[in-house]
Amino acid sequence: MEDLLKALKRGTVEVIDDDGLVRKLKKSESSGKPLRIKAGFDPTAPDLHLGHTVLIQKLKHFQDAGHQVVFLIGDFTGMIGDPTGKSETRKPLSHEDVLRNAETYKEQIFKILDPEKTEVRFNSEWLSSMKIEDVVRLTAQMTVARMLERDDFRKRYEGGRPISIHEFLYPLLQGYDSVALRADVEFGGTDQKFNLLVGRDLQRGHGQEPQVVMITPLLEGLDGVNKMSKSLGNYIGITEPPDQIFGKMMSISDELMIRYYELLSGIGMAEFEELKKGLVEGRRHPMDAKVALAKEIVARFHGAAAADDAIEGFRGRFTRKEFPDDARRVKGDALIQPLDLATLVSCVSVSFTTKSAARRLIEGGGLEVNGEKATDSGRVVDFAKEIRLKIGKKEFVVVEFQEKSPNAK
RNA sequence: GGAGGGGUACCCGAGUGGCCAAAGGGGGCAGACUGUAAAUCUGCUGGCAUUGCCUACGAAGGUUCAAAUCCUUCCCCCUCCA
Repeated sequence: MEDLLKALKRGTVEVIDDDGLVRKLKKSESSGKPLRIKAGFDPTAPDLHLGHTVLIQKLKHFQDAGHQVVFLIGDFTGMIGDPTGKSETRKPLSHEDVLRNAETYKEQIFKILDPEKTEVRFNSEWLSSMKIEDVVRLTAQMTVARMLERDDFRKRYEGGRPISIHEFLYPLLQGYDSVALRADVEFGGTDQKFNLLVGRDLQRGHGQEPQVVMITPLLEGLDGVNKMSKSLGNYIGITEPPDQIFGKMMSISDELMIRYYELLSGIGMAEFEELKKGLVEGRRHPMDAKVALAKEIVARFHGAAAADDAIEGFRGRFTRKEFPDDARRVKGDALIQPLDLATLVSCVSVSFTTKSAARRLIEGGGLEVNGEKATDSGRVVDFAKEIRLKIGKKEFVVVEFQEKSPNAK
């Protein structure tokens, strides 16, 4: 029991309340009835990233321990938009959008969770049929003062910035989900603490034993400062191709790597401490440690073979600076000739799409043609059988010509 | 309902008739360095064109030789008082 508890709590920032969790676990053990573990997601962002996996991994731990994971898709609450943090007003989603996003969600979470054992629910099921009377009754269970306890509401209120009434509804509805699902435990990120606690109050009000709230830390994004989020572009999506995940993992700072080890890696606590010490004392090379971590993450979503390939590709490309074999190939026959370098790059590149941008890149020394740096953007390209371009740091393109163009001389 | 303050490039933000393709910062991109990075330093950051043109300061009109800057109307955002 002790060990189980420890394992279940590992990686969480806070558990409210401990005793409740123990009680529930014991009860479940003796009755043979699994606990209902709830985690809610907005259907607005269908791309899961590593930040989400911190939580999903926790769900898996519970699932493996025999409990019932309920994956709640907040299709109804998604229309309100969670006012947590500084989030802006969101575009309303159509029903089809929500369903499509939900499918994507499932596909992604089931890379970690077992689909057979996971209950997927939508909160429109009970929320959209609520009558205004029900809503009034629900809102009566909360006071304005309590709402203003929430940090971001308070700050906005004190700072004289507006708070719309409907934003107060969000925590209430999310809390009501817990009532409807009879949740025993709910997971959420630290920014969700208030909302999660509202669930406890509402459950009490409905004569249910309040859910245990388990809070997972927010994972910092690739910049190491902001939380990982799609809108900030500092994320690693779990459906991204192996090379890309690997590359992004390698691009994090050494400091952030330690944090990622802590939250994402499956290594044990002891091993983690050892790693940290090794890095400080210089016994472990930071790059090796980073490679190991990147490998682990890639393997989790794409398998060990893909992870090995990713390492090889990465070493070749960056350590040995080789031209990759799987570079994008572009047919050059359709291009107008004669052709200068800037135009060629702008036609062929995905990041430098205008001639001006291409010219700047080239004149700044960011282009290699067949392995040689080319800085004259106006140089006319020699049409050979193929031209190997290294565009900036990340783009490798081979332009190939089927046959000699008739107007080339 | 009343009073006031605003909308400038990816973001923040300066600019109140020509010297404005628009200060400064952030972010981004590239180069150098390295251990893949990070940090640091350097350069770039509207488009087309080999020194010129086009498009841009919420939208549409207008005044002027000349408008981000002045006028009119409209749209949107915010604050305070009710």
